[in-house]
Amino acid sequence: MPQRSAKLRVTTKDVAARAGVSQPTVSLVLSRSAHARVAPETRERVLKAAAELGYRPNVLARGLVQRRSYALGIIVPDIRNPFFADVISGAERVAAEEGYAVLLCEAGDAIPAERHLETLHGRLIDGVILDAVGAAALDENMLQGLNVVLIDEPPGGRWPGVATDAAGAGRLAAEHLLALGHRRFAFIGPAVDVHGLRLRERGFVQALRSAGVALESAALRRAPATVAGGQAAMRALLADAAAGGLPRPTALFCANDLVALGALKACATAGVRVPETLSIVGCDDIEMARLVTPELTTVAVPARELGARAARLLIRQLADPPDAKPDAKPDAGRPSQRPLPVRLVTRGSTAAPPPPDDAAAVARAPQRPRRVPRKGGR
Amino acid sequence: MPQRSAKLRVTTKDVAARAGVSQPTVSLVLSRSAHARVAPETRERVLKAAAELGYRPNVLARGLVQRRSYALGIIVPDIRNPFFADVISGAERVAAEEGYAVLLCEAGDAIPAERHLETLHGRLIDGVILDAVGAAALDENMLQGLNVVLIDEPPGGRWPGVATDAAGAGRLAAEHLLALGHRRFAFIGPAVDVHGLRLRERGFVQALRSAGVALESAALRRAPATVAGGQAAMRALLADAAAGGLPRPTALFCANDLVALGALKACATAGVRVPETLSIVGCDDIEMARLVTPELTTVAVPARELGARAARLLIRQLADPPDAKPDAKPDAGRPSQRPLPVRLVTRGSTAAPPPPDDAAAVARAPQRPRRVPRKGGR
DNA sequence: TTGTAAGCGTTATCAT
DNA sequence: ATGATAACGCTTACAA
Repeated sequence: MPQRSAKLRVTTKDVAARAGVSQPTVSLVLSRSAHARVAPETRERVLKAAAELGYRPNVLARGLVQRRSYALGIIVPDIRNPFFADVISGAERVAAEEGYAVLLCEAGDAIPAERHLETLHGRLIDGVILDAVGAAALDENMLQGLNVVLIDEPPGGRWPGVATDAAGAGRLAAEHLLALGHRRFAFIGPAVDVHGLRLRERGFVQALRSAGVALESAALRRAPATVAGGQAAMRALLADAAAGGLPRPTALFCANDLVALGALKACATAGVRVPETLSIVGCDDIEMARLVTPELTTVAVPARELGARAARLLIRQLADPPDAKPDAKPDAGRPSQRPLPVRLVTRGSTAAPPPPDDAAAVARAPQRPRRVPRKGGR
Repeated sequence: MPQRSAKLRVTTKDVAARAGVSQPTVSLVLSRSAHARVAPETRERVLKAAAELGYRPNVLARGLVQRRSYALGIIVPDIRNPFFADVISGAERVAAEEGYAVLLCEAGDAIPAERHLETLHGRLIDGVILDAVGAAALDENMLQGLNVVLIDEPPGGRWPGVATDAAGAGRLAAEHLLALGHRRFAFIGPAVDVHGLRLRERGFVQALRSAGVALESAALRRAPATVAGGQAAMRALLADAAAGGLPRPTALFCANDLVALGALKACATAGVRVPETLSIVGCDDIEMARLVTPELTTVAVPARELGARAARLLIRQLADPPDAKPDAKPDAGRPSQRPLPVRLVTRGSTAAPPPPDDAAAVARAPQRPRRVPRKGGR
């Protein structure tokens, strides 16, 4: 029995008895405080009694009758990815402030998103935030009768979403590298189909194309969006370059910072100098990006704000459901808000490409690490 | 209305009607499947009807009558700290596998742990995991009637806990540095009173003392247990050393990796060479520790396992409450399990102290960064 | 303004 | 083995 002290819980009935009023009156006073169609004197008595008894409303009971739980679900693929930790943190903050609980779900190998949705459904969750769990591929009726907000998922579906300017992020990275003078690029992207990351890729590739530069397919790698994935992909990239099968890229863009950090690490291990030989740009601007050497140039994405915004949108959606109030302002806020802006953060991992003579440096990367004096402070 | 399609939810009553049995019979079949004191033929019919109708039990309703919610709360001070992210991830995994939902709460400035407990209480949470939120300082009756498991909190209270060998972690760090030949130490610890971190500190200090070395108070700094905190504390340490007010430490232990990474960063910025001039040891072994240069020597703490263990302990506690079954095995598992072992991970941020001549290096740290060739690969 | 009655979807305690 | 019947604690009409 999870509940020790069986009969010790104070209910509205107890409060009613002590205040000398009926039980519904107590409910009236204690629930929607503003509505208050109750005599001020009675209200006082009820509040006093409740306080004295230490009354706490039973949210489950309220939920049963109202068919809702005042709780939000949030499903992410990986809690340990700092980006998602930020998103969760932002959503939790807003939810808690608005009186909603947050049911955290990690979708993955062990328990897929579908099963989490099943569970959440059974708990009469008010709404759910899905971030990068492939909502497009989800069974349509899993979301049936649920209020959903998508984060960085493809738009156009039944559900509203919040998003970052993912394509813009890729574009910023490309433009930065192009401006530095780079012409031979590589990209490490996600192995699975995550919309937000794919959009970054697309933005990057298209910006290159606009500049008349092509990204050769051998320079496009796929790996899990983790440090280990980035590390492995970079190793493979270097090995292929050494074997002569690559057009010797001088600049690398990674779908997120974890991958970029893994790539950076692989470079350090292999003795490839960053940024002298290879420039690397990440995406997200997680805290870690500023701690490595050289500091990672990246595109900052406001993850926490993203989570907060998703929660706010979801909660607002609960207040005035999409179906109701067709006379409300045409499309005030209902359509997905415009994407959150991203911005380039230039740090130490990018520089002008090596002079032509040295351009083959990646291919003949020394086996033993070699260091070079760093340029500036910071 | 969070619940669209008002009357579309399938209940046991609907199933009963379709199966031609009474509603409680449906409940009997669908709830505790093993107990099954129901005719196999009836059972079949019920199951079939339920499947056809797509019945999903209403957990809230069940919770109301059983006075429990099949949900666990977890309160941590900072979701974005990778250590807690790991703990949460471990706990979530176990909980989900056992059919429990996880209500995530971040205690802090905006919403203190007390308010979260209040909320959780109202949701008839089955139990709650508290990690580093200062359970000792919590109002006793906030935990009233709650099943609680503490992580890295002081033992001896009413509630069981799981812990890591925090003192051992500090000791390992000290012994490692002592073995390298260090004699002048510094420590950066938490500003607030977090038991686990304090224990690391104590283990460190005591191990030093056992070796006949004292940690001077000027070398003991307090800061928020974050990167920024570590950075600031390290800067102060260096400034004081430069001013001649410090015994020029050659080795630094930090209460956790975030702080250590901040300190490392501050050193890089100030041009203090690690490990040549100053050795740094962290604690936790978060992923980031292997990504910085030099890689951070640290004491590995199995955070994810810690969270998983806490969840398991809590769930077991729900099955057989502490009060019941006094005839159970004397103390089989009820007392806090022994601390999870930690282990030293030696990496690049520690080395022998500089030769005596160079010992004042910290004090006369150059303003501009200066680099030195690294020793080995890895 | 307030009390009475009904019901939310379950589980639990009885008879049958 | 199964079916009434009563909770569980609350909100929501509807009377008074």
